[in-house]
Amino acid sequence: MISSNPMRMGSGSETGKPHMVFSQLRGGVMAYVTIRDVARRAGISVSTVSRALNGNGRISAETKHAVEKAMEELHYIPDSRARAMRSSSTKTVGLLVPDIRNGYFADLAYAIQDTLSKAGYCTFIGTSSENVRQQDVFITNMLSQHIDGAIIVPQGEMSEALQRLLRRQLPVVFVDRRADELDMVPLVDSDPFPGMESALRDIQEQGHSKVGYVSGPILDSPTLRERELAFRDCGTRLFGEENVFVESTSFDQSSCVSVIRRMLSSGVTSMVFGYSPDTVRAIAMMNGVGGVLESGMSFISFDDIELFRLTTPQVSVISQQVQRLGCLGAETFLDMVQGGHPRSRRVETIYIQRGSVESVR
Amino acid sequence: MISSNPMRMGSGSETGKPHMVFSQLRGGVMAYVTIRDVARRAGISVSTVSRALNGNGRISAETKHAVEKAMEELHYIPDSRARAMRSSSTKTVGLLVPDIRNGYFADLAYAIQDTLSKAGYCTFIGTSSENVRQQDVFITNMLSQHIDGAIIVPQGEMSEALQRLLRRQLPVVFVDRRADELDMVPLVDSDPFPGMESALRDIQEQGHSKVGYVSGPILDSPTLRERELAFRDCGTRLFGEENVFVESTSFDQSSCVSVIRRMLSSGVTSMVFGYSPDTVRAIAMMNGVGGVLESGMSFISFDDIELFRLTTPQVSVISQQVQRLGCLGAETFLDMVQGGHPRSRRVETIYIQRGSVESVR
DNA sequence: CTGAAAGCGCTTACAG
DNA sequence: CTGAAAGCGCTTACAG
Repeated sequence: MISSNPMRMGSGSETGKPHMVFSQLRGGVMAYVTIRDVARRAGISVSTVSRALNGNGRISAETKHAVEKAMEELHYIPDSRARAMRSSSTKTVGLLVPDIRNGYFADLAYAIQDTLSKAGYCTFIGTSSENVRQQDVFITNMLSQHIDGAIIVPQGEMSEALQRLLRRQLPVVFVDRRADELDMVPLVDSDPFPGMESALRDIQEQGHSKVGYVSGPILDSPTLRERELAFRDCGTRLFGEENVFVESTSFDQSSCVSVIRRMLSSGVTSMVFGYSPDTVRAIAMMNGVGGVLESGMSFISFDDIELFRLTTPQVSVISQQVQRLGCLGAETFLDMVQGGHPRSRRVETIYIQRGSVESVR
Repeated sequence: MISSNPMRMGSGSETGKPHMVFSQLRGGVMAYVTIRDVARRAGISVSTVSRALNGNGRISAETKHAVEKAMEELHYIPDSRARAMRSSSTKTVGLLVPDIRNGYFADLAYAIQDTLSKAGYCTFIGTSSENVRQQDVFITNMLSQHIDGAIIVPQGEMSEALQRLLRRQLPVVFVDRRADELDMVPLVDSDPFPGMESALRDIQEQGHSKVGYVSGPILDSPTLRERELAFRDCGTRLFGEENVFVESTSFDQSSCVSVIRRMLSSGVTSMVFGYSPDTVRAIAMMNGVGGVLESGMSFISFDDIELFRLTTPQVSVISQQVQRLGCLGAETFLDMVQGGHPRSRRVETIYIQRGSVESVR
């Protein structure tokens, strides 16, 4: 009888309590080992096992040892849900990103999930962009799981469920993007200035004297606005106001070519893309990077994405250090969960020089 | 008193039970609304609310209506964890992919998560590749959350925790890759033959008479083996055995060039890459696609990834239809959860013709 | 059709 | 240092 189920040897068979039978049989599923099984095997009470498990209260060394042995032998894994019903933590956090299919957010989500996982947290990853209904379904699901809190990359769309989530007093941290009106939520994002500064210095050292900037179509994004500001600020300081050009028009298929033409006719020989999807589109459209470069244009893009290392020449980038951003975001969250009131943090952008910046001939 | 907390209006204040006070005050957190609150507001018992909620047993229309009204007004969201303690389902599933940062798996994870979310399930997404310890941490976390089951992209590495997960009788489905020894687990993957057939027909129609195949370095992968088989099979049928060349050597930096050279010297004018990272590496190394094409080589790659639409010319691909693969995987899982015994399913690969295949001059 | 009661697996005062 | 008991939010036989 015992040998028929090695996972539960010695448990319940001597008492035959209805509950044991139930848990052995339900749906043919191998039952989860419970704290009761551990207690029985160690020959002590459930309360004591719990204490040993959590390190609360005094327990004798030998009792503790017996418990650990029993847990080990039974492959006991505590049920977080049951735990969560008494204590308040579910060891569960929701992560909302605009789109995991975007490489940048995939990296971000990975770093966050990884850090959280090491701290014993499970992460629900959801996507906010596609449509608002879907997002609300996700958030409601998370809430029904009683997440301990959430890490969010905020977007324009503040759906009803999202608002509700924010209104709860749960620990929430924003990552990567600022949400204008919500100042009480800690924010972890990157500071565009350091990377921009290095990038423009490099351009200057390569002998360029005029520099252009293409900001993305999303002009209402605080993040993109700040990047543009960083460009104007550093650019003006290094090159003088009259040598700095900014194109903030929507960067669709047709305007791509005209933007570059206009830059060229103004004597611009180098440019910075503030929004990487634009860069990608430009590369695709301009018949490969060669096309852009044939025009004699050096360029730098925000975001250190894989593609930019695969083109020829490779694209110089201003990296947001997404890995660090994610870790820091997760750490800030963990701090909050433990009752801290962390300040917002910034990660420096760094400039990575590659072949797309050439010296002026 | 009531107005001080709009979320909990009318609940508890008239009884002042200790539990209510507790839940209103704990840690300053706005308490979750419970079924008790709903019952109180609707003026009926908890059991009846539960029944209305789950649609079990008879309930009068007006009672049902009153319950719905109360739930609505209080923004009640049932606690899945508590629910899960009585019923068996946690509405939670684990998804293990080799690496979310890989665009292919990001697409896959997205499709799965999306389908599951619509069915009311929360998905824990974890990564298996990086290191085994990390993977085991993730799996153990999931198990402690009592997931209802898991969707897994199996890999060589069968870690201890993964084995344990598999040994449990939980619903598990494999997606995208086969795991040799586990036949009882339903598998949803793609069938390389249809796409390969179309691809080779296109090559033939463009006038090519000899065709090569580069299979990835992972020769022990059943998936990659089957792709190679598909190539050999269709290739031999269409071009004759003597015109079909397969290079299965490891495709590292140096061998890349030599493989293509060898193919060329055999008179091969078109080739198929079985493993997209190889293609990417080849593109990066050969100084852009132009480099490969300068040699007069037409080529096709497995996997419809973004990059292949951005190069010039665009890369013709054999698509695994990852979106459909994900949906089908999730649906198969949902079927299992509901007690079904779904068969393994296959999604047809489809060939997408683009500029990288040219007619022989 | 509805309510009171037991119990899911766990934790935490409360007594020993 | 340890055990018995109550209770977390919910569901489900069991009586009405």
